[in-house]
Amino acid sequence: MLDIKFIRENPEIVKQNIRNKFQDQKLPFVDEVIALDKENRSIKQEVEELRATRNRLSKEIGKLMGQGRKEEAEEVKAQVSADGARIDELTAREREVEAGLHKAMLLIPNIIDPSVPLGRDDSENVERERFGEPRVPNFPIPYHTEIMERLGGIDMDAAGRVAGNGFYYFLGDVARLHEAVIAYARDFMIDKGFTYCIPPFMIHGNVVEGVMSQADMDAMMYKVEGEDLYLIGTSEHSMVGRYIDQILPEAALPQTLTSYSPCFRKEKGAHGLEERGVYRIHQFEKQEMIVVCRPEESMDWYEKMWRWSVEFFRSLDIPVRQLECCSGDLADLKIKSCDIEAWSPRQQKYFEVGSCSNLGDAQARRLKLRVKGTDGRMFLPHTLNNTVVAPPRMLISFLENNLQPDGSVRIPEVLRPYMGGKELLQP
RNA sequence: GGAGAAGUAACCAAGAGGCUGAAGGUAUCGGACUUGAAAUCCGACAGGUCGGGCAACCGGCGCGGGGGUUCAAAUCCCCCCUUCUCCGCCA
Repeated sequence: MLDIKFIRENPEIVKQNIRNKFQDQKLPFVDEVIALDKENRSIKQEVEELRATRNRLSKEIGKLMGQGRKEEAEEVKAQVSADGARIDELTAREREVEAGLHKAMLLIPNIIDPSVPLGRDDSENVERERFGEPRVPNFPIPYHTEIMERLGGIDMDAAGRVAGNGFYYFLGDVARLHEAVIAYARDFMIDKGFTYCIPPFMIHGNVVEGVMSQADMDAMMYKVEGEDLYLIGTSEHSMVGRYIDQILPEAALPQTLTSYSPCFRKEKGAHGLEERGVYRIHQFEKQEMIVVCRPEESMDWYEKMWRWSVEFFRSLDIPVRQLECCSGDLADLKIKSCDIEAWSPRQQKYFEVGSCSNLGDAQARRLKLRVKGTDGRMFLPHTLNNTVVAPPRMLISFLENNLQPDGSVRIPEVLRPYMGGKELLQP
């Protein structure tokens, strides 16, 4: 969501940005917004003048009544009533126009950072950097659910019976490994100075609207029947939503939080579930990091944040790469985003295990999160979010990269304290 | 879930349709007094947002949120939310 003043003054920039994102069908919204904004302001001018007159005359009536000059008061009253109909009419139109304006503005994408590569879709995302040697072992790597099964760690059949496709039962060492990874990620971020947080796992509709676009909402969010509650798709939603309608003192910045939550996603766009196993599922868990900061600092945070994800995966001996999202693949609220992808020795390619995003001031504007500067001025902060780790998907890369020729799985040193000291998982 | 009470500025609190766009106090800030401090006195202190204006400034909205009644609502009516107390249920 952009500043209406910005759209008013820079319609061409807004339009070019839409073209850069290959969303030409949205171009008419810009002119629509400008027209509605113009109408809105002219309505306001007229109706506010009428209201000002009414306020003034009403006061006079009060005075006359106080002095017992009832007849004169009645005269003024009639005068005020005459404008009443016009005020009602204009107020109704004002509401309509504002609703239409708001709706159209929600559809206009955020202005992308100049550094974002232009491209139509995810096929044009750009690999920026690799970390660690992508190894291809000299023994076969089974499909991840098979590795888990050999460890006695998964029951997909029962999950299917109980909850349907896209769910899982983890058992024994695999379940423990799952929680170990989360716990390690939590402490990893606490060591970076972040504050640990466990947020609500359900949020109101207005918070959902504040943190994501309509398109994302439709594709992702589960709604609780009969209540104004949605299951969160990521703790980013409740973490950033935490600031709705707040005015933070500048001294409170930056807000740096790491949160744990389960995540629920419809995965509606995925034509059923495109990948088997626990790659794309309706429920997973995630350790997340979010930052709220001064606008001028957001790109520095962005850089730091995705590098922490890399550091995390490298500490578990998993090779990764940074893949930058091109303009067409960038969600509408984001100004810059990249995926961290882990190496799969089985598929001999990288796959997404995390995503780091700079949302600029879009979420802050939608949520009405403002910061009162030390100079007394109000400004909108920037918000960022990044995955620390999201098992079970992360476990796929973990198991594949740490699988030994004899079928056992090596536990990297940093994880051992969370696994009761175990160095190896045996089939 | 049931019953009751309450939500006014950083905090406490008056206010019960018109002279309240919100008394008073505490805190805070500025000043006087003082060698300094305390105390005392004087002054400032209702935010935010939108519209108009080059600007000083003017105006709309605004007393938990949203509707309504009225020429006029913090004050009356309706719905909702939150908090507190009691009861019920429960990890």
